[in-house]
Amino acid sequence: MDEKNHHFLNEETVEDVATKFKALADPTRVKILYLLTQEECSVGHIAEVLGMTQSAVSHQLSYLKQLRLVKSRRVGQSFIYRYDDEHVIEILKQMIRHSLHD
Amino acid sequence: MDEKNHHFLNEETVEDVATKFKALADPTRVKILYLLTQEECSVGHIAEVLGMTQSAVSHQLSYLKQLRLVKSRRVGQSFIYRYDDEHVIEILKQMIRHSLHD
DNA sequence: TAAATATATGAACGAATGTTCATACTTTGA
DNA sequence: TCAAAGTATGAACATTCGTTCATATATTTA
Repeated sequence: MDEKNHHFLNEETVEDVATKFKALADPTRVKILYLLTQEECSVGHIAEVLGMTQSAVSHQLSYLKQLRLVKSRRVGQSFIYRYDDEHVIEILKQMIRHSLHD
Repeated sequence: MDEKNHHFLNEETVEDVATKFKALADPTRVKILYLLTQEECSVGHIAEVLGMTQSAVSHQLSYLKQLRLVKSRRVGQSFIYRYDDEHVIEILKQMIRHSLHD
């Protein structure tokens, strides 16, 4: 029986952390977000660069937008997306460095 | 048409990054790993503290072990688990801080 | 205003996920 | 060596996920 004192996270925090990591837990979303670290992009540009359908990219962007990890603005017929959470982007970059370094 | 030069990640790196984030993308695993940041734990202790079945905890620990995020040693009838990837743990702590701070 | 372009969205589908249940494996103590 | 304790594991199940397809919405241009 361990008598040490533990620090516990409340359920809300745990859910929020897991939800944010889930946003980063898919190859497509990693590619999209990494692309957005380098430049703002339209949906069509992302689809072309990543070799995906417009629909698939749009669905993923909606998902990321709902989590406030990206935001968009209209420019003519296009929507230009950019990342909207510096901290999460920094964490993504860190994990990439980690993966490249071992 | 954008003429900027992009930096691309190779597919292997993208998959590895997404796989590691996936390990952090579940509330149960967040709780387990966060507990392991504070002390080494047996399977039964984790199950008791988190209010989960022994089987569910064991399955998740197998999953984390296969990714080399935790490792175990036998002590009598028990197996004691600890984390085995400092970088990933640091990233987990960062995300927790991020969630707590806004 | 009609056609073209860019994006969003809902339904549907197969694949992956997390838990439970039952049971097997391993070590310890009588 | 037999029973108990701790853990691992495989099958099954409901749920979630990511993509595709078809179509709707909104803006620009002729």
